Amino acid sequence: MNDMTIGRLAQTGGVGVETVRFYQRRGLLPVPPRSGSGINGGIRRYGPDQTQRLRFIKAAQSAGFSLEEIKRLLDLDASADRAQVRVLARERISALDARIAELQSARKALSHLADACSAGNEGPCPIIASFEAVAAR
Amino acid sequence: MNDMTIGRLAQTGGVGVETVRFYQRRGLLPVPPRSGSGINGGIRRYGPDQTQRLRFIKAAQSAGFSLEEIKRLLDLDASADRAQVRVLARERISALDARIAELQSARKALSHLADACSAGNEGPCPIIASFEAVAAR
DNA sequence: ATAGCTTCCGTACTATAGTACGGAGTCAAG
DNA sequence: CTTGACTCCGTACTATAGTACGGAAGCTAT
Repeated sequence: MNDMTIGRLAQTGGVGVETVRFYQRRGLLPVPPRSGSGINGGIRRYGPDQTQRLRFIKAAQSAGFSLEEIKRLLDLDASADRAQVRVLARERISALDARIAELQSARKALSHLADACSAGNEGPCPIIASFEAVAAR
Repeated sequence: MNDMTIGRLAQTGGVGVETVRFYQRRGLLPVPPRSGSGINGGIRRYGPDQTQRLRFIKAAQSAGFSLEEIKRLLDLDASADRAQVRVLARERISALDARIAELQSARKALSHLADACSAGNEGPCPIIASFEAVAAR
């Protein structure tokens, strides 16, 4: 079943080949064994667990983890340090809550702005002031 | 009242002096008139509207606008193109809604992970699998 | 009027997250 | 047994958003 080439892996993971190699350099993906005869070993073969790992990286990125933090998570995945995992998860949850609140307030400012620029049709609409009005509240 | 130096402006705007200069190069802040006698003009003086502009930039950044987009907004602020402003605002609102949903789902995954790593105290906790469980739902 | 903090300016460097390139080697199909 | 696609590898380049540097000039307080 260890039968994917790097191209297939990239495809199933929804990233580019260069990105896979980049992640390997960063230690986010293991460099798999070669199945080949070349002087430096041949071509690398990947199992489906690597696809899962790639998907995890994307999910963690969307949660706001940096690649460096994701590396720590992946290293932790194999370890037994549950406390450390809880700490990282809770830290990120706090950060997410703050960020979500920020985005919601930005959303309010923008809908305020869209409203202000709908009322009437003449003259400039005060973008800077609109944002400030919401920020002040 | 045009009495701030670049250092004061940076201070009141909560950014560094170099950042102010950077924004000037990018066209996000106007390069103000010099009040001076030097061969190249003297030192720049800034009014309070520049502080407001700086604060706007920070607010817009937190809303997810890039500096390039913020530049467009600032240019638009002076223009009468209300329709264009509405378009940009609504585009960004959609993007924000998507991003907020994404962060909320990530939050769910993380709290799932924290829970999974609380139950019991032995052995590794499956970070990758925890994320997947939520992503699947 | 002079010491010492700021400002000015161009240039260069940093971090993050990739993306591209080019030549050599490898693999599978015809 | 060759052709053509894919892989390997190091290196270099891109974009975004700053941050740092260093010398010259300006400003201010003593």
